[in-house]
Amino acid sequence: MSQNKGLLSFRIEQKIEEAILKKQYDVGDKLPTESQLCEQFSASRTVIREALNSLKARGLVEIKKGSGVYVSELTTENAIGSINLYFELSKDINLVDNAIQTRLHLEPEIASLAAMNRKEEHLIALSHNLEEIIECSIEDIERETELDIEFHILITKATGNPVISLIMEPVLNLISKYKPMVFGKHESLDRKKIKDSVIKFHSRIYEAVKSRNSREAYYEMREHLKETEKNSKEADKYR
Amino acid sequence: MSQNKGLLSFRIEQKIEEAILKKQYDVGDKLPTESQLCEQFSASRTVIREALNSLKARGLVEIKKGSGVYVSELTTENAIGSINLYFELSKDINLVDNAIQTRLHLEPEIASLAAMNRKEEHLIALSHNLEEIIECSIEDIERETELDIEFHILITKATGNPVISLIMEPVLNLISKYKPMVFGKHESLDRKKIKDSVIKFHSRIYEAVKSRNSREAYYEMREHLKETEKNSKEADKYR
DNA sequence: ATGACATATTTGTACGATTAATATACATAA
DNA sequence: TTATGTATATTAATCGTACAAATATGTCAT
Repeated sequence: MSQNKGLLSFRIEQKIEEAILKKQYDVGDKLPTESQLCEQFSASRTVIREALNSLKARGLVEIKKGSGVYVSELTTENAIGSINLYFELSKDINLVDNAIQTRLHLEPEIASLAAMNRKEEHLIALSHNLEEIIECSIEDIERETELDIEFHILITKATGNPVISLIMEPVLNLISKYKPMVFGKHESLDRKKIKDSVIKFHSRIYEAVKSRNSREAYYEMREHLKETEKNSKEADKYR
Repeated sequence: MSQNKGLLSFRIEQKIEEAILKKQYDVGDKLPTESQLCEQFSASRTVIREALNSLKARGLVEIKKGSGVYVSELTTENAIGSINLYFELSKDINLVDNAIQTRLHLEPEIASLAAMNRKEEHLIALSHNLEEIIECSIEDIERETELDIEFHILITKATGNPVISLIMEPVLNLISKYKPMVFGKHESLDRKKIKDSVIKFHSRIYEAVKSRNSREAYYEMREHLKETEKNSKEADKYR
C-alpha cells in the first residue's frame, strides 16, 4: 500500500509511541484492542503484536492477557536498566577506572548535599545499613558488596534529588565489578583491613550527614574514595 | 510441558539474554535461526520471534531479513534512551528544578576536569559550537537550545571520561524542557540579554578550559549555572 | 579467479484456530 | 441492598501454515 522505509511493525511502533508521548494516551489508559489496531493501521495482527511487544520490552506499555494493553509509567528500573546493561556488556578496559574517577569527583559534593537535605528516614536507613555491613561475614564478599553499593545509593537519596540518585545508581552498581576483583587479590588479613576501612569511612560519613556537617561529609567521602582508588590501583598491578 | 510462571516468550527472551551476558554469544555472532531456536526451546516460531523482537527493542540484537539474528553492541543512544524517555514522560513538577540543582552541584567539578584533560579536538569542537551559537538567530530558540546542550555535552566529553558524559547527557537534554519555557516568559530584549549572558559564560568557560585553568573553569561554570537557576526561578514566578 | 545467474536460506507478513486469563452481566443468597 | 458465585463474552497468548522479500550460497561460463 504505502511506500515504506523500515519494517512495518517498527513504523507502527513509532506511531503508537508518538501518540503516547503526545499524551494522546495517558498513563493507565487502555489502548485499542489488537483487532482494533489491526483495522486502524490496516495491518495484520502479527505486526500489531510485534509493535506492542517492542513497546512492552521498553516499558512503555503493560499487556494483560484477557484484558488489554495499558500505558504504563516507566519505572526507574526501566530507565537505568539499559545503562546498567551497557556497562555490563562494555569491553572498555578503562570502564572501572572511569567509574571510580567519576565517583571521586562527584560523590563528595553529593555527600555534602546529603548532609544538608537528609531527613530522619534517610538516617534510619543508613544506620541500618551500617549495622548490617558490620555484622556481615568477612567471607561473604557478595553481600558486603551489595551493602556497600546500598550505602552510597542511600547517600544519593538523602540529597532529596531523584535525578542525582538516578544517574549515579548505574555508576555505583559498577562497584560489584571491581570490589570482588580487589578482594580477590588480597589475603584475608588484608581483606579485613579493607573492610574495616570501609566501615570507618561509612561511619564517619554517616555521622557527618547526621549532624548536617556538609563540609565534613564532603571531606570524608573524598578520603573514602581516594582509598578506594588506591586499592583498585593496587589490585591492578597484579593483573 | 514445563510448569511456568510468566509468558513463554519472556522466559525464552531471558534465556537468550543470559546466554549473551555470559558471552556464550559474543558481539557480532550470529544466533541460531528462528527454526533452530524453535527446536531448541520446543516453541512455536511466534514466541521465538517475540523473544527476539524484545531483545531487538532493547538493542541487544540486530535482525537482518534474509540473513539472521546477530548480537549487537549496545549503543550509547540505547543506553541513555530509556532514561531520556523516563524524563520525557515524567510528571514530576520538580524534575526541572532537580535537574538544574544537579547541574549546579556537579557541572563545576566536571568543567574543572575538562580543563585538566581536554585535548585539541575538544577545543576545536567547543570553538565551533561557540561560533554557531553567536551566529544563531535570536528568534531560533530551538536551535539555540540545541547548541546550548551541545556545549555542555562537549565539556563533559573534554573530561575524557565517557562515564561522566553518559550519565550527564540525559540531565543536559532536559535543558530543552526549560529553556524555551524561560524564553517564553521574556520579551525579546530580555531574551537577548539572556543569550548574551550564555555566550559570555560559555566563552569564559571555553577560555578557562583552553588555558587548562581548572579553578577558573569551575568558577565560571558555577556562575553560569547560578544565572540559569535564577532565570528559571524568574520564569517560575509567572507560572 | 571473477562475475552473472539460479537456487536455497532466512526473516517479514498474513491468516486462521485454539487456549487461557480477564472482565462483564446476571442470578442467587445473605 | 450487598455480596458472592456462575455463566458468558472479550482479549491476549500460543500454535501452525503459507507466502513474500531480502540475503546468502553455490554453479557455471568466461
